[in-house]
Amino acid sequence: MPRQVKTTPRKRPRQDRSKATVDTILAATARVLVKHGFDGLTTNAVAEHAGVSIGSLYQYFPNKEALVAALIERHVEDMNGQILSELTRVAQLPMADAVRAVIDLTIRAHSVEPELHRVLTEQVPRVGRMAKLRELDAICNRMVAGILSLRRDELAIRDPDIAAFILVSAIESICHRAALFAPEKLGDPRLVDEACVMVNRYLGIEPALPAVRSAA
Amino acid sequence: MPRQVKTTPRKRPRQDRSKATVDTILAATARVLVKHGFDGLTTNAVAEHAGVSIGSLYQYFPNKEALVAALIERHVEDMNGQILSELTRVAQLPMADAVRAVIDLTIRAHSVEPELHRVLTEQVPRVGRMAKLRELDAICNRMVAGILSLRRDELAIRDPDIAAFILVSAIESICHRAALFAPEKLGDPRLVDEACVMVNRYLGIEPALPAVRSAA
Amino acid sequence: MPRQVKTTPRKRPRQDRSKATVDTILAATARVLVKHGFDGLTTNAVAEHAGVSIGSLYQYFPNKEALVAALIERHVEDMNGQILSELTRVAQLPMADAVRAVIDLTIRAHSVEPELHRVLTEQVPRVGRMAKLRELDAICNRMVAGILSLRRDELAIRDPDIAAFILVSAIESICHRAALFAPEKLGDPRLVDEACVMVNRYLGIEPALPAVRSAA
Amino acid sequence: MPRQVKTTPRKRPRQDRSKATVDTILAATARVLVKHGFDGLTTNAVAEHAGVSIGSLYQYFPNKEALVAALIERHVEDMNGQILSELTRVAQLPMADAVRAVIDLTIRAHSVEPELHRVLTEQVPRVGRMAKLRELDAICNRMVAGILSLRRDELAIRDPDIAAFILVSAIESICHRAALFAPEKLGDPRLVDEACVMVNRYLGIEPALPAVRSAA
DNA sequence: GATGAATGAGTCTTCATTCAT
DNA sequence: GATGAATGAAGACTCATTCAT
Repeated sequence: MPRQVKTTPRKRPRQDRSKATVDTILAATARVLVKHGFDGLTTNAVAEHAGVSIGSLYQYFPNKEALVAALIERHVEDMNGQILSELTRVAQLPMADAVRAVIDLTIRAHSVEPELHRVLTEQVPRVGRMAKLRELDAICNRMVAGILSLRRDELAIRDPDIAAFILVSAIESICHRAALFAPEKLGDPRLVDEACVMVNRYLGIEPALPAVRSAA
Repeated sequence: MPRQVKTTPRKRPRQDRSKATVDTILAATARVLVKHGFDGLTTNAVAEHAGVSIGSLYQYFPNKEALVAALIERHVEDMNGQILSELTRVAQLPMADAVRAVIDLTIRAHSVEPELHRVLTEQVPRVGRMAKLRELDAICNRMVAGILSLRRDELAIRDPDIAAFILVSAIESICHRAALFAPEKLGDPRLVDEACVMVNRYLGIEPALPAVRSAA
Repeated sequence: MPRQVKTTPRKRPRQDRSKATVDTILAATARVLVKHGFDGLTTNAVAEHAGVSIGSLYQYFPNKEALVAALIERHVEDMNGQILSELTRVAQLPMADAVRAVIDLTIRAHSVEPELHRVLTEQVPRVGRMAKLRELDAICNRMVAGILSLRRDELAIRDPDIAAFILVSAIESICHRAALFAPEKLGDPRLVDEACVMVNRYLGIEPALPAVRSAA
Repeated sequence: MPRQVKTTPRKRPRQDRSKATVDTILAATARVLVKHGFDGLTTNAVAEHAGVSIGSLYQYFPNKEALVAALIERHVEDMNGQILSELTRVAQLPMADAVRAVIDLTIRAHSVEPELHRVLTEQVPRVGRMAKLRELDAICNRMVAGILSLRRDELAIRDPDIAAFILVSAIESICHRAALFAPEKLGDPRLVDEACVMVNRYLGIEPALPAVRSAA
């Protein structure tokens, strides 16, 4: 799939003012993206929304792809950070608690800027920036696999990599589809509970507490 | 998010000749879509690939999105059919066999024209065919929930609806992401095995066959 | 102004069926013209409205211009006939009666198929078919001039040609603008009365009767 | 009758450069309009004639009709101004002089760029500028009616409104049709004279000057 | 650095007209 | 004669990008 262009920002903004401009532009990009979808994303519209001349925009981003790329980069890095720190924190907890914590995090991640997240994952052509997503995915998989490996003896799994792949896919998808098809489910504790049950059973571990909110 | 246009086909082809034309056009659409992505899909390119004049294309499809919409429609209906018949057939089998059969089917579905499947799935929202997808999803969920309900006493689940939602999401996603990120995994028997293990454990049933070399 | 094409009908319809088809097509043309304006007039639309295949349409009319031309021809001939016979009839009457009769006729002409008349005069590009209108206009002018000439001794005019030009223009315009800007005026007897007054005074003749509907 | 699109200019030109561009574009529009008629008016042709890129054209005019609309607007406003000032000036003169002055003005207005005037007038409905025309018309009618009212006792009319309607229609039309069908008449003093005679007789006033070589 | 006017390649789309059946 | 599928030239319009000021 063609249309591969340089997407590295034209210059690192040195001064604060430049930094601010870049931020404004990216914020505008996000707004336009959410409001008009990827097909309605035009550099002129972004510039206008940002209250910046189209010339200025091109001062900081060599082309449209770079704009979107930067936004994705930022978004991914953001999530990356969250996930990384949470997975690190969680690595110390009892397994069942870790499971719940991770699932909670995933749901939370789908609740913050959900509109942007949605557009980004659904509408932005994977072309080119796919790599970034794949990378995020790979990091998750690797970290989860790491945790599973470390605690292998308390778990009923064979291949931590495959198990990680399965778990990450399942959890991600449950949250994503809930957000997509049935937003009201995102807040439903039964969904979280049941997702935990599935993961726990798969891993062969017992829930830490006598099921806080039982079958009610 | 605008750019949602009328996508209803323009006229039903009456003569055989025109039916063939429509097919040719859709086939060309699929080819171009896979090769250049949605943004690289131009009506002119499709017409040319189809060996048909641009006018003929517009005789049957009012615009670009209608092309993709038709493809999606066709694709979804196809899957709908497959799933429906398979789930019906499988309803009689021992639970563990049913599980494996369904997972196999899902993988198979993602292995045929995986590229097309991917692009189509991705473009669903941009072409305003979410409803169609949601519909397919709902059918799956309902049928799975039905089966779970019927066999409730052999299963370790509480709410068949939520369990169905979780299972359908998980299975679909595992296959989808495998096709997307790691096509080689699609053929790996360990993936199928492991997915079955997860489902079986979640449902609290024993694998039918000589047991997957015991874990733990 | 270019775009001059042959507009003579392709064949004189010999059989009745053909004649009927031509009529149907022209009627459809009129309907489409009235409903969608000249810009919405497409040969395909006409064929469809006429319940005739596009191929058949082209059997009788070599091109779109011919279609419109035929319609105009028919319309003009129609008006021509009315005007001719009325002017002839009126030539015998006392002058004041003749004046009123002609004004009445003009108003009536603007009331029959006013929509079509309007589109024809307003929207149809004068290109090519202008000749026909000019012709109609010329005929009117000549006939009126003729009448004025014949009765010159009872009239206060010098040049019958110029007087005719002025009168025809004025009357035509008063009706046209009334129809256009103030349709309710078309039925207002005061308008007719006043127009008659103007013409009568200009020609230097007395109203025949003590003003049927006086200043009320 | 559809094809009525938004015709409001896209952006006010701020810099001098762009103001010049807009003027150039409108001038080119007028030229192309006169040479090829409305149907031969293509945005590309206009841009080319203006020596401007098609993109620049669309920067200021959202579509083809907006071009013509702007031209009409400009034209109507121009006439508006002329008429207003002339009618005001003339209100003080002896009636017969006022009549001749107004007729002269109307002829003069139809003599400047008569081709453009014609095309513009014809295309008014197609471009949805009827309102503008109606407005101009209403202003004329009202002003003339005002003058007639003021001098009612020297005039042989009953209803100033209807008289105004008739006079404005007649004069406008005589000039319009002369310009349209017989441009040579526009310069013919006999036409002006005769038009004055008609108006004078209708109003029941005497010509100011040594009398138009007595008629009858 | 900033501005915004200008550019024009590239698309979509229409519709008069032809022609095989 | 009739049909309607197919054609493709032509035209409207967008938007990423450049560049003079």
